[in-house]
Amino acid sequence: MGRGKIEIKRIENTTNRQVTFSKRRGGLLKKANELAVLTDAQIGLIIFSASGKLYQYHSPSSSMEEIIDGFLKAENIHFDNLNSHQQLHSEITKIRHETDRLQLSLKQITGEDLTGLTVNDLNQLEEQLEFSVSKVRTRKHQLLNQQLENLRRRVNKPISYIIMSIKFSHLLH
Amino acid sequence: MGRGKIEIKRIENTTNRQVTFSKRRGGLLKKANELAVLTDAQIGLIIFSASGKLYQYHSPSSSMEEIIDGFLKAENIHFDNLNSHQQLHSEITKIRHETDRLQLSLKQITGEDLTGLTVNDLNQLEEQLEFSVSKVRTRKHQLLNQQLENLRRRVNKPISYIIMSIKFSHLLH
DNA sequence: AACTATTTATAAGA
DNA sequence: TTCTTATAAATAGTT
Repeated sequence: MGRGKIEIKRIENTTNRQVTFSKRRGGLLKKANELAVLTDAQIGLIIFSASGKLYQYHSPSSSMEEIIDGFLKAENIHFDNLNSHQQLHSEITKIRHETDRLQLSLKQITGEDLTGLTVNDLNQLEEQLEFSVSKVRTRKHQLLNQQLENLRRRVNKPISYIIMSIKFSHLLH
Repeated sequence: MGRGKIEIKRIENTTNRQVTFSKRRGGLLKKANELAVLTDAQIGLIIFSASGKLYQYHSPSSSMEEIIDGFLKAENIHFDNLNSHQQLHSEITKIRHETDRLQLSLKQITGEDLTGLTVNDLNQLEEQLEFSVSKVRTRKHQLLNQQLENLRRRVNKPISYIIMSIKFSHLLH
């Protein structure tokens, strides 16, 4: 509908493309409105130009949000979010329970909160703590031995010197 | 554009209105597509007929969801979901860090994972554990004394009463 | 669902 | 860009 017929495919000439966008955009918006008014249709039209500018039309009877909302419901699309909203919620509940559990464990193991524990539980806890202490001590000795070994290797000095080194090693830090 | 000109206002005759809806709907969808193809525009078109039937068009390059998403962002509309989605996400991240922290603490206090701890750290941990053990023992003794006390009180009653107490003690719980 | 007289949209030119 | 205008396309009323 113009001086000549055109093929419906991307217009390569940039100027031409922009002019056509401008003209046809106006036509499309006008026709959308006409359809809505003539036939009581609910219409939402969203146009982004190639350069990202937004143009829109929505029928007078309703907001664009309502139309989009209706669309999402009709299509049973749970807008990415809606869906995962519930998933996220259950995820949060799960992790919260986990933190609660960990917090309780920690309070029990530090002796901060021993309510609700039976004598039996306390005995087990005591055992666990003894075990932990032994592990910590083992590790500590291991580390100290390592440090001693390192020192020995580095410093080819008499043993008395080494002992003095360790005694005053905190001054080096 | 027809045998006669029409005013752009609601068509009262039902049949006519439906026919016009059908014809112009087709035209609008066609023109939306032409605009998208000719000018690289992103277009989303949602049409609900008066009777509630849904028709839609979206430019080939993108889904309707993407277009709607872009629209909501451009308009800075925080569709209830979108908003809380991000909030939930940051909430999850926060709680996750908390559980990670707790898990590490627990592993250290049980001696399960002592990597990364210095001799100094280990000394502090050892002290903490000794302290915990003493708390646990105190609590245990407290409980045992309590139980002993309870028993003593019961034993001070006539023997027949004690037996009855024991027999029916389950009724008290 | 077709047809067609008219109106409307718009491609190209100014 | 904006206006003009020849022509293509859409469609109102009809069959």
